[in-house]
Amino acid sequence: MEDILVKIDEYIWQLPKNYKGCMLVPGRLYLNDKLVEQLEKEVLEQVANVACLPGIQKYSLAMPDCHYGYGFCIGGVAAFDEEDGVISPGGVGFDINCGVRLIRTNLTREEVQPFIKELVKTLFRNIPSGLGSKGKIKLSMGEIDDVLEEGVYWAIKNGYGWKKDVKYIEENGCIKNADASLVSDSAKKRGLPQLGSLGSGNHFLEIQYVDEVFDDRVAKVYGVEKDQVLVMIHSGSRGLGHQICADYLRYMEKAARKYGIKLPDRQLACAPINSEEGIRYFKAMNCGANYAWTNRQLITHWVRESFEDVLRIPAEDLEMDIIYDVAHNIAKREVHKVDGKLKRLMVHRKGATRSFGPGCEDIPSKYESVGQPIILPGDMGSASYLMHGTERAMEETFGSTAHGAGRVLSRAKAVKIYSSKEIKSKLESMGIYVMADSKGVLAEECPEAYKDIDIVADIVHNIGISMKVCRMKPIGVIKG
DNA sequence: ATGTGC
Repeated sequence: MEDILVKIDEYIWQLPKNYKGCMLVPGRLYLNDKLVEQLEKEVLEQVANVACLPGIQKYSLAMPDCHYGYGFCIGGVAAFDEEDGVISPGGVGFDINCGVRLIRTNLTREEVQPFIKELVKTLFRNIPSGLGSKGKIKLSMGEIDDVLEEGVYWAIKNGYGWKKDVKYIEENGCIKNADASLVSDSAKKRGLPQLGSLGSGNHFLEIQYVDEVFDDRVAKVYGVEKDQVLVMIHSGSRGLGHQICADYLRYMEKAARKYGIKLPDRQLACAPINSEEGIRYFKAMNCGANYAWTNRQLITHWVRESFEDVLRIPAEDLEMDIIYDVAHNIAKREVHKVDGKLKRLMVHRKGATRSFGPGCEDIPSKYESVGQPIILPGDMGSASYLMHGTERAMEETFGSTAHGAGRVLSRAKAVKIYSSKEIKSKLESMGIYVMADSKGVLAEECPEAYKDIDIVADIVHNIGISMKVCRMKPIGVIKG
């Protein structure tokens, strides 16, 4: 790999434009020396392929947690000019608005620890999880259209959460330009029973405590301190987003042919941003995004109820405000500086998190002085990070950073090496109480299957595209 | 990630 990539800086590697004839811009990968050695050849190809798509700006980017994905690598960021660029479902991913929400409590680790087993059991009972899991909400086809277009406002209106919640969600939990008439009935039918469910795979709910604070000033602004208990929710748009992606991939293959777009890989099917096809996908994808935010909102509501029940705290005494909620699979219209000029772009983040710095629009006013919060979940045995957005990210990565640990072992390989039983008892010996819906998921998601989150956080911190605020460790985990 | 396939 080192003979292809050019080292620009300690953690910045360039994939030259001449690597592939069709590349319009170079690739840029943010990795340390060890991750460069381990880099999959397929990821390099995917970074190069994305660099061939019309209208791409500056670089085809890959974050330190990058790994092989559908068309675009996971951990990939690509921005396309609205005038002559494309939008691609493969650049968003199947799980539209897969993302993470972090909730703070006014409880310490010592206060929660005695209740941890009961708390995890109660959360497990109250929040449906697992493959094909169904929520507790009874929705009609008419109502799901409201969810897709109103997002979290629908949830609040129906009693799931607090009015102020929307202030601390990317896009206020309701992205504009969502048109439910562009989502197929089959996608809606899949989404109907699943609203308010965790899902499976790497989706989880964790009770964590703040293990170490790196930046007191920013931690104070975000309302976190050492030993405080936080709750992290990692979930997405379930079968609905998956179906939207599948529907539009087929549609985009035809569109790519119609507009004469040469695809280095069929999985990069796309259409011009302002074509009918491009706009339709954008409006359908936004529905998937609103569904995912609503999904995390309903889960939040049941998390609050569960804490009140188990800890026997009256609702008015329990503070469980949202710190922030980030999307890490999405394409967004944003304005960024390119060669000194402001340009309207479609920024694709697939397994990458927005990292808007201080003073940026679209971040909560409370956080304006320090930049937006970024949530970086690790694997269940280690840690997660809360970081903040930076000016450097605005200049370097279209305001983007990593999204988590990223896999190093495939699910199949992980299951061959480890058993769920041994993982559960190992975690318990570390003081982490785990409940999982399916038998195999703990082995699939074992700590050894992931990159070291400390290293991913160190790399993005050292490059300066997001900065460490604090590290959290899990004490209770729920897995799909 | 996913009613784990075209």
